[in-house]
Amino acid sequence: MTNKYLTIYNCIVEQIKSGEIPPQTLLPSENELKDQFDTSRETIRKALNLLSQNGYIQKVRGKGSIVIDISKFDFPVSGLVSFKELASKMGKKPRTIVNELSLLKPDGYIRQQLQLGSKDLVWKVVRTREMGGEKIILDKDFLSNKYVPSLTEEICADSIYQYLEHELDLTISFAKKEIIVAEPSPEDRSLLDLEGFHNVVVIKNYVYLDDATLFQYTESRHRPDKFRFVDFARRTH
Amino acid sequence: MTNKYLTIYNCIVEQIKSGEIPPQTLLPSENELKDQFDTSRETIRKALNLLSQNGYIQKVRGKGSIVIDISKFDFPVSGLVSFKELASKMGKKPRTIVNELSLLKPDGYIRQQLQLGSKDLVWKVVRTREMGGEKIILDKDFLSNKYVPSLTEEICADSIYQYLEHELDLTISFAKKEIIVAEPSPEDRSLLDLEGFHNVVVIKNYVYLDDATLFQYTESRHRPDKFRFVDFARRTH
DNA sequence: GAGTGGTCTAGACCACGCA
DNA sequence: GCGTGGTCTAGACCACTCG
Repeated sequence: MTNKYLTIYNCIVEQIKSGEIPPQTLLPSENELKDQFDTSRETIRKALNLLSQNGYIQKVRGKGSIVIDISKFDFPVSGLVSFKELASKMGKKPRTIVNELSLLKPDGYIRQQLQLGSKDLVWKVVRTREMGGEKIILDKDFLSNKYVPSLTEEICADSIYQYLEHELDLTISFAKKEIIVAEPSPEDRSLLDLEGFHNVVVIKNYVYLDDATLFQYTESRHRPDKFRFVDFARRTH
Repeated sequence: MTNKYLTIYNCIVEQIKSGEIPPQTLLPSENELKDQFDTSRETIRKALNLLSQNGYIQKVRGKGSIVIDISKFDFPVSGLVSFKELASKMGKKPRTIVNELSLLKPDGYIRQQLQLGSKDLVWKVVRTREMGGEKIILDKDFLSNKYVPSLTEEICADSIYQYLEHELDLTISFAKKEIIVAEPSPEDRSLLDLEGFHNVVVIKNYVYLDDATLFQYTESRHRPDKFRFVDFARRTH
């Protein structure tokens, strides 16, 4: 039932991860794979392109597909290391504190960021993320009321994201992130355990639905010592 | 001579950028475009997938391809804002100071990062980037001697990258970045104008050639107030 | 010249949205 | 039910690498 090219992709990913296909070696050629998986070459190529995009292989014209040494990378290849991952990696218990949950008239900045009309309301959610007893991350979310009619403290304490995707059936399709370093605001100082740190890392997140409408603006403010971002960039020529 | 799907891609990009196809509207359907450009549907789809990957459109099954409002984005959609860009944006004159240029035996850390043998030598280049009279960025490059036989101060003061691609014909194919925030090292303090800042943003860069060999490791250390990173992430489902 | 990946085609069927 | 995009096929030609 799943896609053919996705199953082929996953199959090869497993072989690479397990070391069955060692780094720096060539994958079987597209024509060989076509026969092995009993499919057409274009379908094989779709799977290989996925592998390439996700950093598993490097395709070279006239030669073949080289397996990249991923052992150096701790995945996910790209993206912010999420709060839960970070916590589980450090073997610490994560905890979320909901500091604020309200439906209000957005100020000018938020209204502009979310491209709202003058009468639209937004949910404002402020949460602190705690790990090993330390308040590490301050998340400020602004969600358009048009798409999210109701929101409770329970949902915010768990996962807003899950609620949106599974309960409300909203599909998040892409996001634009901006990362900068800033002075801690008074709010940061009061809600985070900043210890001696003089800066916070601010990740501004613009989240779009699958009909290309902007519906959420999120600011995630991290204590600098616990921040890490990984990016995998393929040259586009 | 150029690719068909690329010329179609560029054609549509132009139409979107010029506003000829306004944001939030639907592109003609794949079948219409197929006839317009007198080609096959798969070729149209290649062009549309490129548009989608680069943030110009959002494809929705059963509906069509929606043009995304890119006017909100200041391009490049993804990636580090480069030193020269940054400088030109602020209307300041950029300057590069070469602090060190040497061919040496790598220490354990660098040897491990570059996956070198015990007898391989590396170029070490340390440069300071100055803008508006302030030393903002400290770049430390380590290049494998195997691929870069010679290197001069002139090249380093200009652009190492250009030298590699145009003089040595090395093709950089992809890079993995890691971004963290760290305490300034003594070297940072001496070579950068850190003023009151207590942190530096460190971008570790692993650069690969098109045969998937790792050949350069770069550390770019930024004063936090001048750092900005933009990322455009499409959900991969 | 044999083999590789890159592009392109014409056609098929499916899953989804919308009226 | 019609039109949309998503998947898949079998085959063609090209550009490139390498012996």
